[in-house]
Amino acid sequence: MNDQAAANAPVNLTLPDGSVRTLTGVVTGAALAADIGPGLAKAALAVRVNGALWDLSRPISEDSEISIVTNRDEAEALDLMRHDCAHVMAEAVQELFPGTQATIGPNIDDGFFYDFARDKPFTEDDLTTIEAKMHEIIARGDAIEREEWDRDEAIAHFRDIGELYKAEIIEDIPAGETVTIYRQGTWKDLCRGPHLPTTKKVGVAFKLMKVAGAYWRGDSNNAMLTRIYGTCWRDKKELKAYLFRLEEAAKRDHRKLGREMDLFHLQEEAQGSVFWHPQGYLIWLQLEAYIRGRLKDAGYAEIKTPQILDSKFWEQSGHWSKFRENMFVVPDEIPSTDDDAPVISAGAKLMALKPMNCPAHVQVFKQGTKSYRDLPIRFAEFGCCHRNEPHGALHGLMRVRQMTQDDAHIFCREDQVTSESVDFCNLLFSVYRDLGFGDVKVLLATRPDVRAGADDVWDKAEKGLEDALIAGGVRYEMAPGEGAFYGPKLEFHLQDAIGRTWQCGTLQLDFVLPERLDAAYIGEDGAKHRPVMLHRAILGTLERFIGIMIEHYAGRLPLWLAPTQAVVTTITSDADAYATKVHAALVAAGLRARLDVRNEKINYKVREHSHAKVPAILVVGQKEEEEGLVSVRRLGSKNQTVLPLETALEALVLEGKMPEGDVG
RNA sequence: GCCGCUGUAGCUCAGUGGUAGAGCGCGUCAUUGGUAAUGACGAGGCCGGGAGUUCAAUUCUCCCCAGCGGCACCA
Repeated sequence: MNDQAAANAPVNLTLPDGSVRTLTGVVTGAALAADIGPGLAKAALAVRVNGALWDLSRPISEDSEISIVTNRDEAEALDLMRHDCAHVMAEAVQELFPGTQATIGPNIDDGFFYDFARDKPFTEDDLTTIEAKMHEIIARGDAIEREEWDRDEAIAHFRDIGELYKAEIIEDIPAGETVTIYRQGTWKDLCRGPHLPTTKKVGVAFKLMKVAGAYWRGDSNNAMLTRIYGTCWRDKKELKAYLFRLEEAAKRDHRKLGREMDLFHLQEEAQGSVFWHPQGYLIWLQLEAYIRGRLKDAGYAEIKTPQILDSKFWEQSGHWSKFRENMFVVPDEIPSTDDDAPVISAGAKLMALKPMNCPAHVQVFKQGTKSYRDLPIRFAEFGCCHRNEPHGALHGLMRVRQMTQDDAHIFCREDQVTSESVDFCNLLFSVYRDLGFGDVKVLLATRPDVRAGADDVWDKAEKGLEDALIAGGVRYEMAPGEGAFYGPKLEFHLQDAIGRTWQCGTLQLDFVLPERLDAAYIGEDGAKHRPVMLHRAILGTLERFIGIMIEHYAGRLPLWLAPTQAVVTTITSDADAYATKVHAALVAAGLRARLDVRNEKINYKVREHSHAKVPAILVVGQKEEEEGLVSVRRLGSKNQTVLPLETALEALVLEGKMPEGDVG
C-alpha cells in the first residue's frame, strides 16, 4: 500500500556521475533506464539502490543514489545470471520431472548448483534433456516478478504444493516477517533475489556439469538429495574459455602426472597407501631433507617414536574415545593357523597404529624432570601415521590412509605462546615461499560447541593465536566453531589445479593433552606447572604436499626438487664416449643426471625426456665433443644454448642448490 | 559412510549374446640421424570379482570390490 501512495510523489535519483533525475509515477530501475535511453533500457539487468542490488521492477519510493547494472558489471552480471540460471534449471527439472522438490540453489565459484529431492536420483544422461528444456524456458522469456508474501501464507502454500523443504526453510524465518517469492511464468520460488527482468537475460552460455549426492543442510544424518552443478557465463566465448581452463587443469592432475612421470602408484591391496617409485621418492627425500634443515635451524630436535602402541595408551590420551573409528587396531597375538579356530582369540591384547604423534611426544617430554629454563622444547618427527579414512574420502596423494607428517610439538610456558606462534608463522611462510607458494589462505578456527577446557582458557588461547597473526602481519579469516576439541587452531590452505583447497599447515594450541598425560615442568617458584603444547605442521603431510606441488608446477619442479635434473644424450653413437664423460662430470658435481645413449633419433629422445619433465637436456654430438661443449635445452624452451661443459655444470649446480630460507 | 558414473593389453580408448581390436609403450631386426614421434616384424588379455538368465555371457540381470565426480568427514 505504501508503495502505491509513494508512487505519486516525485523521486529524485542521483546517478553515479552526480546528476539527478526526478521521476514520477511508479518509479523503478526499469523506468529510470528507459528515461535515460532505449539502449540502456535494453541492456539493464538490475539496479544498485543506495549500495544494495535491486530488481529493475521493484518500486523505488525514496530519493536514492542509484546506478544501473548491465553486462559490463562483470561480478554483478555473473551473479544475477548464474542465480537465474539455477532458477531456470529448477523450473526445467520440475516441468520434466513432476513431483521433484526444489530445495536450495546458491551460486558458487564459476557457477551454481541446485539440490533436488526425488526418489530416483538424476543421472548424467538427464542433463542433456534438462539443458534442452532450459533453452526453451529462456527462449520463452517470461518476466521474473518479485512478490512479497506473508511468512505463514508462504509456508502453507509450499506445503500445499508438496514443497516440504521450502516450507521448512521458511519456518526458520521469524513469524510475522514477509518473505519474497519470485515468479517466472507459472513457476515460483522462495528467494531473496534480486533477479534479472526476464529469463531471456540468462542467455545461452551455460552448461550443466555434473550430478552428485548432497545431504540436506549438509548433515549426513539427513536425507541425501540430488545436486546438479552448472556453470553460466555472459557469452559463449567466456564459457568456452572456462571449459578450456578445466581441461588444462585436468592435465596437471597429480594422479595423471604421477603415472606419466613414473613417480608413484596406488593399488587396491593397499588402499590409500602410496607405492613410491624411485623418481617419486627422490622428490620426497629432497623435500624431507629441506624441511629437516629448516627445522634444525629453527631450534627443533628431531625424534622418532613407536608406530604401534597399546590401546590402553590411547585410552589415556583420549584418542580411544574420540578417534577410535579412524584408527587401525592390531591384536597383539599370534594368529591361529587352524582352519576352524578363530584367527585371533577374543581376549587378545589390542594395539593400535598411531594416528597422531602427539601423545608419544609427550612421553619423550616426560622423561626426566623439566625446568622452566628448558622451555620451549621443540620436538620434531617425520611421523608416519595411519588413519582409517572413509572410502569415499580417499583421493590420490591428497587424502591417504598412511601419511607422513612434518610434525612437531612445542612445549612452552603460557607467556611463550605468542612468540612461539609468531616464529612458527614466519617459518611457515618462509618455507612456502621457498617452495613457490605465495598465495596461502589462513583461517583462525575457534572454539567448537563440544570442547574441553574452561572458557577463560579458550579466550586466552584464541587471543594468543590472533595476536600472533596480527604481530606477523598475516591476513586471515575466521572459521568459527572449527577448532579442535582441545584448542583453537590456525589452518593454512593451498589450492590444487582445479581450485580445490587443501589444508596443509596447521598450528594448534592445546591445554588439554598435557593435563591428560600429566606433563609438567618445575617453574621459577619451585612448583609444578603444566606446559602449553603447540601442535604444528608446515607441509601437513609429505604425500599431500608433493601432490600439490606436482599440480602447482604441472610436473615441472624446480631444479633442486626434480628427481632427474639432467639427461645427457647423443646425436649419434660416435659421441657415446664423450657423453659418458659429461654424465660422469654431472654426477661428480652432485647432480642427479642420467645418460641416454640409445640408438634413437635426437628428436625422439628430446621428445621423450621433455614429456618426462626433465629440466635440462644436454645434447652432445661431434661438434660439442671437439670443443668440450654441451648443447643445453631447458624444459619449456625450444631453444638450445651451446656452452662449455664447465660453465653449464656450474650454472646447474648453482640453480640446483636446496634453498636455505629467506627469513630476514 | 552416502548419491551417481565407470571398470576391456603397461597407458589411452574402440567393440560384440557365438571366448576380442587400435594407437602409444614393450621386444627383435634394420636404420647413425643436430633438438618434441624412422621403419618392419613380434609378444602381450580369466574383458574388475562372484552368482544368475541362456545351447552359449566380455556383452543381459543381481550382489560385491575398486576407481572417478560430489556430499559428509578430514592433514
